[in-house]
Amino acid sequence: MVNAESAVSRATVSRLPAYLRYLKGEAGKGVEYVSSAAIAKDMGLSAVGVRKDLALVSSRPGKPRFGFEVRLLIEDIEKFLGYHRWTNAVIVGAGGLGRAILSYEGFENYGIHVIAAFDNSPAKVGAVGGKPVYPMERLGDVVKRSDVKVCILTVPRSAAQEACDQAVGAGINAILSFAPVHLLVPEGVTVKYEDLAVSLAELCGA
Amino acid sequence: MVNAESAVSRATVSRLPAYLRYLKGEAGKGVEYVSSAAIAKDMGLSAVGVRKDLALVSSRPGKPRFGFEVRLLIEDIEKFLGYHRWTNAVIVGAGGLGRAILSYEGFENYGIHVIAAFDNSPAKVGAVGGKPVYPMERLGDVVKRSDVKVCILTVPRSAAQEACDQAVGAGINAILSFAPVHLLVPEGVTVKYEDLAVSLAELCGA
DNA sequence: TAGATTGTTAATCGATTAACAATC
DNA sequence: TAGATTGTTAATCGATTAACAATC
Repeated sequence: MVNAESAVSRATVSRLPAYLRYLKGEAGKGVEYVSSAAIAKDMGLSAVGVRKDLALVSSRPGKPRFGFEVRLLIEDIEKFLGYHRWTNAVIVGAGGLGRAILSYEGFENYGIHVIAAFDNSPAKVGAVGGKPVYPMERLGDVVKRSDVKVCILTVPRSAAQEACDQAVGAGINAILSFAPVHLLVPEGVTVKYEDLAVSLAELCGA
Repeated sequence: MVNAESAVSRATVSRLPAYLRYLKGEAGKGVEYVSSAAIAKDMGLSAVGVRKDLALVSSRPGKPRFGFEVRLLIEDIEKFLGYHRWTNAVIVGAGGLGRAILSYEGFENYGIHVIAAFDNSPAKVGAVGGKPVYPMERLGDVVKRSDVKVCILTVPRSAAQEACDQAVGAGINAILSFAPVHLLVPEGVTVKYEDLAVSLAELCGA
């Protein structure tokens, strides 16, 4: 292992957001301590697994007879996941989905500023929920000036590859795509697919 | 192993939608055969892994010297994933996100009919993209009549638990939630969280 | 045939579960 | 103290990778 973070397994990291969601709920109810058994039961995991996960990311061990301190755990997980490091993001494609995401305010809790959206169509240009929608030509400009690293792609499938190319050309190196199309990107660019239909279909099969 | 499907590992199943996305792209370009090495390279996987995955779901083996027949693979994967079995779904919460999803047409390829949305606010009731938006009171009614099993939850976080309870009460047993809140559900109900902020944050960290 | 590509068996790796000692 | 709960070490399980034989 090269650094401290790589000592935490992928599987653990992938569960951390769910712990966070759960713990925030408990904190909201005024709960101060929670046992691994309680977490496991409510989240559908094993208690031993929970203890192992939490041991890896918590700055202080749990207390026998009490459990884990909720506020502290939230703080530790957020720190571990880097929600305190700020990142600027943009949306490419200002249709219904793009506009909905643009006006969503929940990103700020995760260290993400969604600063603007971009669209080819002049009719879409303007503002939504206090945030600007620019014409596509301005993408490179804004990406450079605001050091944007991440882009949310919400264009129709037929426009996805071209929009992706433009984003990459503008300097974006991570893309969250809602278009159900495999995107070709140069080495060093990461694509993550957020396929609503697939998520839904998986749920049906489960 | 109890049945044929359980012989296919979870990890494999989770990769199938990505294969499908990729293969459909190749089919669209007119490609008829594709080798495991080519798939692996384009998708960032190992060739052996690809062969193992495909061997588990394809009805005919790949041909040495040619590779796998694209059209056939698509057919087999879709069949395996059950995209030919139709399921009815509804949306609860007709805000920006709910309306955007309601007018999204990509679900049909996955065997999913999104038949209607529901909202508490009379102002939201009406229709979007040719699909009806009903008042919440009608949820139980529609769920029963159309045998709806799945619900997409797109209400604000503060309304999520209550909306979830209503959906479960109406007979829904699978929920895809966009609200970043841990939901308490009775045994037998499945919740899947689609947390855009988390997806985006993971992308930033990668 | 030669060579590319497949499918399979064995070895490695990683993650989960089980068992138990440590702690407040 | 007794008991609940934690953290850790060892065993199991599952998935990936490596090596190689089979096939067109």
